[in-house]
Amino acid sequence: MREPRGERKRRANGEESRRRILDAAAEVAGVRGYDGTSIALVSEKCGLPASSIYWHFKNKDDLLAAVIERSFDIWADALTLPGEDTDPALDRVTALAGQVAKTLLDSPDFLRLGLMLTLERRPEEPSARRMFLQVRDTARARLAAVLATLAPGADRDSIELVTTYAIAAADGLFIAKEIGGDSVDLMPLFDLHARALHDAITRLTTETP
Amino acid sequence: MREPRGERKRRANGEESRRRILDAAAEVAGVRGYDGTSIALVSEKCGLPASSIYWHFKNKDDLLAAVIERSFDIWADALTLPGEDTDPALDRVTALAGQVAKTLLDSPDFLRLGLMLTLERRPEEPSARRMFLQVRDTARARLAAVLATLAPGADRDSIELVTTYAIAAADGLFIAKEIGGDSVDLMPLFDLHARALHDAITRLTTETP
DNA sequence: CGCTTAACGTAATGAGCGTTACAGTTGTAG
DNA sequence: CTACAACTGTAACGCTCATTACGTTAAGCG
Repeated sequence: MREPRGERKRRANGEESRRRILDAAAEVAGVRGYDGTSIALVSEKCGLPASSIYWHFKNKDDLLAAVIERSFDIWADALTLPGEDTDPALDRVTALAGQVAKTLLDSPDFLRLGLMLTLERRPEEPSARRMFLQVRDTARARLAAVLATLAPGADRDSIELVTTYAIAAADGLFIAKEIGGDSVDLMPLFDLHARALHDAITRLTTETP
Repeated sequence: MREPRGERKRRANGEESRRRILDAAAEVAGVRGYDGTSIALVSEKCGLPASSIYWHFKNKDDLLAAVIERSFDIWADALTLPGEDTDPALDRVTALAGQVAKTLLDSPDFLRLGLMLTLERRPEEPSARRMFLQVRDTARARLAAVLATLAPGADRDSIELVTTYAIAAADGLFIAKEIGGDSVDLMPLFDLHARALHDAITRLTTETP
C-alpha cells in the first residue's frame, strides 16, 4: 500500500523532509480540513518551501491522500485486537471498544479529516477521499470478522448491519468528543456502546436459531 | 430566534429574494461545505448578484448561520415527537428513532453542514458553527427530557450519558448513509439503535434501585 | 575533477476568493 | 412631483490560493 518512492535514500534529507511535510500537513489538515489546508500554511509549519512540497507530492490532493494513508496506518498499528481467548464475549467487545476509544484519542487526524471529506461532495472527488473510504473499508472488514466470531450462527446480512452500526456509533462518539472536548469522557460511552453491540450480537444468535 | 429583519415587506421582492438566496446557499453548502460555498456560486444558483446577497446578509458567515438556523427549524418542525401515551416504552423509542431517521433523510442540509463545521477548527470560529452547536443543544435538551420520562428513577448523569450516546449514534448513522448512499438502509439501523437505547434505559431503572 | 540528479530557494503566474464602492431602478410616502 | 428607501447591476479592490518555471546547491559516482 505504501509507495517506497523508488529511490533508496540517496540523500538522507529527502526522506526526512517528506516526513516533516506529512507531519505538518497532518497537523494542519486535522484542524482546518481539506480546503483550509493551504500549501503556504504547510510550508510555513514544516520550514520547507512550497516547491519542495511539490517535489515530494504531485499536488495538494496527493499530499492529503498520503496524510490519510499514513495516519490510518499509525492508528491501525496502535490497535491491538483482543485475542480470541478473552472471555466472556462481553469483555472482548468491551476491550475492543476501549482500544478503539483510546487509539482514536491518540491519533485522531485521519478520522477527523476523513469524516470532513466524506461529508463533502465536490465535482471532482479528491483521491484523499477515496483513500479514506478505502482504509475505512479495510477497518470495517476486520471488525466484521471479529463480530462474526462472536456470533457464529448469524447470517452475513445481520453481521453487516451490526458492523455498520458499530462503526457509525464510533464515528458519532468521536464527533461528540470533538464537540464536547474535556466535558466528554469517551470511556463510559464506549462501554455503553460495547454493551449495545454485545446485546445485538446475543440477539442474533438466540433469536434466529 | 429568527430575525424579522425589522421591515414589514415594504417591497415584495425583498423577502422573496432572501428566501431564494437561502435556498441556493443551503443547496450549495450542503454539498460543498463552508469553504466550498462561494458567494459567486450562490449568486449564480439564485440568479441574484453578489451585491444583493450582501444587502440581505452581513457576510458569508452570517449567511451560512442563517442557512443552518432555517434548516434546523424546518427539520425540527417536521419532527413530531411521539406522545407520552404510546406504549410500551420500546415502541416509543422506536417511533422516535424512526422519526429522526425519516426527517434526516428529508432535510439533511443543516446536519451535514453542521457536522462539517464542528469538525473544523479555524482561528476565528464562524458564527455558523456557533449557531449549529446552539440548535444542536436545544435538540439535545428535548431528547434528554424524553429519555428522562422513560427512565423515571435514573439520575441526571446517566440520562446525559445515554443522551450523548443517542445523538452520537444518530450522527454516525447519518454519516454512514452519506457514505453508503442507497446501499445503506437507515430504518433497520435506527431500529437497532432504538433497541440499544431501550436496553440502556431499562438497565438504568433496574440496576440502580 | 566533472557529470548527473535529488532537493531546496526565489519569484512569479493566473485564477478565484470575499467584499465593497457606486451608480442605476423602482416602489412608496409626503 | 420630489424625496427617499429598498433593492439590483457593474465593476473593481486586495488578497490568497495552487501551481510552476527556473536557478542554486550539494551529494554520489565515474
